[in-house]
Amino acid sequence: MSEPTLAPTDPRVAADDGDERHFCSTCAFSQACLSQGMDKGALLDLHMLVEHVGPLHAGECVFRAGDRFEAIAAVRAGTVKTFTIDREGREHVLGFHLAGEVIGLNAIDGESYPCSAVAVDTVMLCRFSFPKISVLAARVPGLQQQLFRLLSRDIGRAALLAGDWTADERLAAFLVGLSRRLAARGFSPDRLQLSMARTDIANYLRLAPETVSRVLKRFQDEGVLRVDRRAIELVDRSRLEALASPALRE
Amino acid sequence: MSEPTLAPTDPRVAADDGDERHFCSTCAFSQACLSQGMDKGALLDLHMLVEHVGPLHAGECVFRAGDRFEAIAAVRAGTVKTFTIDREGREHVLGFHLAGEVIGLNAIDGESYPCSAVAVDTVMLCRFSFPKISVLAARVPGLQQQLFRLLSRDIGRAALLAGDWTADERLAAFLVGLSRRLAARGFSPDRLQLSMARTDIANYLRLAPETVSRVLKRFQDEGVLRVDRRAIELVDRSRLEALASPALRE
DNA sequence: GTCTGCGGTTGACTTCGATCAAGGCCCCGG
DNA sequence: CCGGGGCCTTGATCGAAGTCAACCGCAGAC
Repeated sequence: MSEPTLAPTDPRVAADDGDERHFCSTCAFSQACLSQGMDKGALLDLHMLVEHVGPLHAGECVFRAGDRFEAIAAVRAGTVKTFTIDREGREHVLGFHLAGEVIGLNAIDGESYPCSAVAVDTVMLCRFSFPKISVLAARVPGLQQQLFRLLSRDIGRAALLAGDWTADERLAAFLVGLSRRLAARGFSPDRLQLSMARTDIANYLRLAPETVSRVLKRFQDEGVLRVDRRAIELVDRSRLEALASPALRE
Repeated sequence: MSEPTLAPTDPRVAADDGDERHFCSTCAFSQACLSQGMDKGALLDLHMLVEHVGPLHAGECVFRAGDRFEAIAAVRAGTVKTFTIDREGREHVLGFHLAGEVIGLNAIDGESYPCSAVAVDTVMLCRFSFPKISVLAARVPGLQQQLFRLLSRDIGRAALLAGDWTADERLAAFLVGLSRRLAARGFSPDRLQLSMARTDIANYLRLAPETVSRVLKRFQDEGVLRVDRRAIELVDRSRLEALASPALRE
């Protein structure tokens, strides 16, 4: 695993050099703030404190559990995996974070990150110093509100994962959720290209990798999916959603 | 189940009548704000928007899943259980909230509460209109920070519950966590008086009630606990913490 | 007092998913 | 072309916890 890159001194952090990348139209965090009613001036302030990080390549580390908490980050492109290693050395994946999603929020309560984050594929990030963004949030109601919402949303996500669902429900919910999130980003909702390994999915869903394999196989046999390595086609979306339904909100 | 009591029009909400209860010295939320460096004036503002609710008796409802989200609440006394009912009618307990803990935070992202909350025993609450407290948070950095921390903490709690622990680990972690929280409130850390039923504990830990019974029995046989109905004595605290350790932070 | 009901316990059996073990597939490097 | 190492799949077996069912005991109603 590489050195963490959210450390304030990291040389790969692009300087705030005033070029147009600055306005990072791809940064869905800013876009979300806009859609939350933040005015243009405030958005400009937000862009004044962003630092662009990346590209990070698969396996590179964004931050490590125990690192001093300094900043949250919005994923601009790629997939970030957050996870902890427990005392027995087992990895618990907390989440996969796609473009527009924010990582590091669970570190606000504490001096240091309670989990590690690594790039699953090629990743671009926007780094926001948390002290600075807090100050700005006090001036800009829309930003404060947006942060509250992001935090609140993560509570719900984590609680959902904590339910006692069967392997089928978990996997179905995972695929439906992923499909929706990818669709919201302009990708096909029915042809997923997974960026993570089976083992990561298993650790996320608290299943054994073998179980993930078997359930995917069965879903394919039942005509719900077509699976080819990491390419997954949702053949019968309504059946899949029915399977997932107990474990999905809304 | 009774009518929810966090609705703005609820008659049981004590009016902001300027009496000394107003300063609710027992409201650990305010105390936490104080300890976070909020100045006296700001604390006064906070007290201006609090409404005292209760007492609610066991089984009475604080809010229901689907109710319009208007307010968060700090528990002043007693225990509140938050939970959802899934499509199959199974209850998933999200948490037990003791004095000083805040409920409703997972509703910020959305129009309505995603879970219900009921009193487990006799409960007193402080109700805070969320729009109002947001406005105040923008003026008072300590309050904003405190809210961020509370939200962040809940993410961690939920994620911890989501790990794939054994029944023994879950129950041990539950008891150790409860013991610590009660100790922080001035109760004996070694003699717990549970306020909730076995079924509630089971639904919280994603176990069957029978399993909770059996594990408690075994812990007692092994000399770790003494169990008498809802009174639990932690006989061998270090053994219990060792059992719980994989599932505990810090 | 007795009846009734709920919460809790205990036992017998079942089951889902983990574990253990082996083998296949694909990619990369020599 | 062959060899090696991830990643993934498949099969056989095991075990932790769920389910089903019976029973206990305390509390409140009458």
